[in-house]
Amino acid sequence: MIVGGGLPGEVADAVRDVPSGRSTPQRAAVLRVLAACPDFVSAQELHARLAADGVSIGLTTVYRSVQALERAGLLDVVRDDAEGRLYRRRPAAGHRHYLICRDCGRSQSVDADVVEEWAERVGECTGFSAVEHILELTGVCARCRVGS
Amino acid sequence: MIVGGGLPGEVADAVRDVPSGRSTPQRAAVLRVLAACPDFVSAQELHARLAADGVSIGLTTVYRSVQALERAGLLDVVRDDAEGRLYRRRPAAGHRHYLICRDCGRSQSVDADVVEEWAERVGECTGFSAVEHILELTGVCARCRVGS
DNA sequence: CGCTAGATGACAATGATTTCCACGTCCAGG
DNA sequence: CCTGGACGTGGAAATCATTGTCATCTAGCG
Ligand SMILES: [Mn+2]
Ligand SMILES: [Mn+2]
Ligand SMILES: [Zn+2]
Ligand SMILES: [Zn+2]
Repeated sequence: MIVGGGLPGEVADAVRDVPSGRSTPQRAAVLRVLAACPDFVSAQELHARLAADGVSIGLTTVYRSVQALERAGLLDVVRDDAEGRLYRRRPAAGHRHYLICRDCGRSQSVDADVVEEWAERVGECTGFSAVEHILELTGVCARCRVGS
Repeated sequence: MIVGGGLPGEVADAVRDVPSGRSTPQRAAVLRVLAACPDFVSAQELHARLAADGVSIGLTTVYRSVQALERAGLLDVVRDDAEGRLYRRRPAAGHRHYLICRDCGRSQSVDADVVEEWAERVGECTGFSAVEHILELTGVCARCRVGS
């Protein structure tokens, strides 16, 4: 099965970063489609988009790919109440937080330094170690507010 | 089926707060067991504990009860990575955040005023309305660290 | 005491994710 | 060149929390 032409350099780099990973056309395709998605997508949506792109790939493999990419820290994950996990290519370095529209799914990243510092302090004060955090903001974006 | 003796006053009060709710033995039992649980529990665990208490109640009803209680704001909810939602009776008033041990599940509430203010500010600055947030902290508690 | 909207619970259905497993693909020796 | 085995793939089946269905019950009111 043909999976796609040359990779846009940056994507090829990312493929290489996946740990214990052999480079396969499928993984490259997942990463390529992911790179073209501005917003969070579910594994299933990803699968559909890949199919629409003419890429034949098993849903199982899509799941495995996003799992690997998540472990590798290349994806941000967010959990929707209705569906399961939603994935998005991590824009820059490090970990970020997003404000997501509950209506249309549009997302924008927010500056959460305040929270990062606070979380670190909490770790120190409580006797807990290896403190991690999940922070999700949801709301209704300006565009969806008028449309309602 | 016998559901239990007299309700510990406070629980009876809470039952009354459930919106559009009729007072049934099952709901009272759910709330009573929930009040006796120091940590977060899943709907299924709740069902098991009820059974252990000699309360015969359908799993479906347990789910409906926690849903109603969540809507009524009487429960705090967090989402476990593996299982689904975990519930706990909301200790005092308003919304809180917790630091949960990834090993043993023990939880303690944290003071997140800083984050609350920050979240409000984000809402104002981004043009989003009705901004809500989910914030969960996880770590390894002191007790589990030595035990590992 | 009846009536009825609301509540219950056994069972089936849903749906995302995972597990199985038989089959490809790649590469390091021989 | 072969060949073995480790890794990757993907269809199908399994898992599992949660929700829907629907016949039956009951709390609460007049
Ligand atoms: Mn953060
Ligand atoms: Mn908060
Ligand atoms: Zn929107
Ligand atoms: Zn612990």
